[in-house]
Amino acid sequence: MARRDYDPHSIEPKWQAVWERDRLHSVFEDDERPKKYVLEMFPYPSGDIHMGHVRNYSIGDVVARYFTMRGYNVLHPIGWDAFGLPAENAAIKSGTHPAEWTYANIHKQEASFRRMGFSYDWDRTVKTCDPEYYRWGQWIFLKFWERGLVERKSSPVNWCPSCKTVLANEQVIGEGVCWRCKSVVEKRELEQWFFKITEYAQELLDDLEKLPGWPERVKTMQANWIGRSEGAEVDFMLCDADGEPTERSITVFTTRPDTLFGCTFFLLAPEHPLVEELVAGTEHEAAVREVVEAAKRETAIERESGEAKKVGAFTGRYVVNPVNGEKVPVWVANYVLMEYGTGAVMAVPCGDQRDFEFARQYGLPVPPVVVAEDDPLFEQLRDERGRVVDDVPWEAAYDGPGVMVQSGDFTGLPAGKGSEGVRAVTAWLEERGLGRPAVNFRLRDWLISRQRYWGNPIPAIHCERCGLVPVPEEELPVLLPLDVDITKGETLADHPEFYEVACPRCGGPARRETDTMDTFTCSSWYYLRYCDARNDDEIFDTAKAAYWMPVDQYIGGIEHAILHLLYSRFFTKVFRDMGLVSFDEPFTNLLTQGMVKKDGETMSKSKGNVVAPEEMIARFGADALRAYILFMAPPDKDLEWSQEGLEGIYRFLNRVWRHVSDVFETDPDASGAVDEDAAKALVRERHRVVGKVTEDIERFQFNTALSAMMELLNAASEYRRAVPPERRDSGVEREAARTLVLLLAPYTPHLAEELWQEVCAEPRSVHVQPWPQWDPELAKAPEVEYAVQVNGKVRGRVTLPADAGVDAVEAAARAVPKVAELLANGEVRKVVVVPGKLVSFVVK
RNA sequence: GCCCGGGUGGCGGAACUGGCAGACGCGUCGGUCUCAAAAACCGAUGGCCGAAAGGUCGUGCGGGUUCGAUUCCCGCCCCGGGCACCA
Repeated sequence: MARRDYDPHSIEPKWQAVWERDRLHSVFEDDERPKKYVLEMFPYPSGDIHMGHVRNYSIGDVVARYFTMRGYNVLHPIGWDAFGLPAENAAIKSGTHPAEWTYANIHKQEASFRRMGFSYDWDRTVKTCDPEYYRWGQWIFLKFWERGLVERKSSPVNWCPSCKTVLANEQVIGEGVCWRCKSVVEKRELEQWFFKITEYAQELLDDLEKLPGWPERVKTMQANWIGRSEGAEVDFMLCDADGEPTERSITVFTTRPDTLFGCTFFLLAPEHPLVEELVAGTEHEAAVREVVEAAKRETAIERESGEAKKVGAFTGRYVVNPVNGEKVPVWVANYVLMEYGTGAVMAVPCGDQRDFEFARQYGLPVPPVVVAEDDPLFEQLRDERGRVVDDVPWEAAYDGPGVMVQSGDFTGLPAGKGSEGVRAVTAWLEERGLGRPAVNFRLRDWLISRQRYWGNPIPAIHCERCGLVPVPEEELPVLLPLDVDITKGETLADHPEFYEVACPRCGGPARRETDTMDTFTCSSWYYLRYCDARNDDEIFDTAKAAYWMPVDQYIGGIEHAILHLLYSRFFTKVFRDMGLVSFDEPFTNLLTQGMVKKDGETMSKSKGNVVAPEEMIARFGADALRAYILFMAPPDKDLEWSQEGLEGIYRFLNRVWRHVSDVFETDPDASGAVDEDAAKALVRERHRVVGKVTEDIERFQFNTALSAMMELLNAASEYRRAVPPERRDSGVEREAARTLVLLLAPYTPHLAEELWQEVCAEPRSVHVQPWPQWDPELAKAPEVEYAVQVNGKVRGRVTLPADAGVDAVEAAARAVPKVAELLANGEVRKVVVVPGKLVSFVVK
């Protein structure tokens, strides 16, 4: 046979066509093998694929192919998250309809994915902008509505002036900017649609513990985002204008009821609805109004920076502190947030730094009520129930653990978060109906309506007579009309033929909702649709979903640590409560891959540092690109692009090609006696490497797995160089070469297939072969080299049989000349023998 | 401020539960082949001293535990990320 060079450009398309013809990656539920569901976060069809895609999908492909070889029935699907703003922006720029732009990009990306040789089951592809898909998103909306999880309400929401739409809290990132365009987000009071994710706040937090296969970092981020605080609600009676208590009360949330005796003033957020009523027509109105107006002018950035100056104004009114009956003044303060808790706060200046600063600024009293035991005040006040000290000598508030003082009958109790003092005060309040234990979350409801065209229409109708009416299920999908001219800035609200409808309930004139749904609603359940992607009768067959789900291994970018991953968990829990699925969490194991950078920066067109995957495929082939991106760094770390590194991998693949070809194209020569030692060493190396590669894949250490394959190639090449042809064991040599090909199959599927079928002359695809076996016993070397340490420093080495006993090892170590010399100079105080590793002498 | 990561040669990175720091690759230097170059192959490659043998210092910094620490403990510094007037 004429010798050929490694030519990825001829072998890659060839095998891609064969695999497709043979439906190699199509899978079904009726299979006796155990299942694995390997999923990568589906892409947004933004245009050409970038290195981030290459990395994400190469990782997933190795995992999927590996599990297949391990004997699993592996579901490995792909699709497109196809609604969204970039399509509209592109339309405005180029005059192409968002649909046209989106589908063209999908075709482009699909072609690239095929060129990369990813092992997808293409029959299960979904595109979220297809009516066959988004109709089920509308169905979900209706089901959520039935379950009371949909709400339309007016509230202060995030508005992106550049994207011209509202955003969910999760889509406002960093210092208050839009997640997509990075514009500064404004607050606007608007009526919008929400999914009540807060109903699941506690479970979303608790169930993080059911996810040992998730990175700690992601779980922490979600826990921070959900932001649970435990404490109490406390009712303060409001006094009338004459200072006499009324029947009305204002409730606050506090994590520190144990500090209640130190509450010397009471604060309302500037947006609090009560403010206007309390001050209207009074002498305090002007000053309060100034604070309210100033707060409105504060931009998100100023507020978020935390540096905004604290300002406030007295309202002229008082509330009654429930624990001691004291009347405390009600102020309006700009640092109180309407969105958190009740928008009203009990101020305890001795225990809260913000209140402390405010009190100092406005000359309000700061009596100590919790003091640390090493504080001089402790001795003075330990038995004081009444207030004898009205002002602390401190520079700052104290919020650590301590003892309650000047706190009536509670004086002397331990204070601090989770303390007995907290429990005692809460119980006392509860008995008297003045308070109760409470939990507060930072998580807000998910704002899902968007004032944009290219999205899933919300299936709701506004009827003057009936109010909000759901679109009847049998009328789904509400089709997104395609004759909207986005280049003229049109939205659905410009198309009467879309929104002018009859009310489904009363038949009267009504208006169809013209907002679309957040694209994150589309991506919150796509992994379920893959289980039964072509079903036109229901969202998915529950039996099929029960077979494949949950996703065994999910792979994607850390940027979705909160957004997509939190929303998907929420959807799954609602689906469970609807009886569609029977598990609590959609993604059992999560791998968050790092970014691909160049010159220390993320690749982006604006920086001009993009390396195009297609160019690299054209030069080195998809296999080299895949192997390179897996070799250069562990998958969860950022990866710095290096052209030389890619060339190095390409060289490695060439060496593999030549070596395997050499081995199989040389006829065995048995004319001499086989070099047994060399053959055994190669067998040993083969077993060691198979074990190493297997362990490394299981731990997602693809970089070290590839290193080990390089070591096997190095050993096999060395064998060939060092052992003359007539003394080689061609069986051993061929077995090593075949093993190398099998190990490489998940990483470089085309090269492996070509070598397997064409060079090794094996009859069936390498990708349906069982994963190579290894025996740890056979991987052990018969002899090991011991390092001999004297007082912690390596002073010599001895090679001994692997099974040498401890005494024999020590004796051999003592016999090393240099060591013997050092031992002779002193007294041996201690000897440590670590089997197979080293001997350590302590000499004095 | 709180919570997560992370700091190892010229570079990317190895070192699983404490056991020979620097696997593997890149780069660099030297060599073989060649008229020459490329490719390929062989060899060297942490710093310092030394011709060599060898010695010595080395995993952000300072301590500690241990026969032995990149790994464990205490106290810092720096970088990246998340949350943050959250009551």
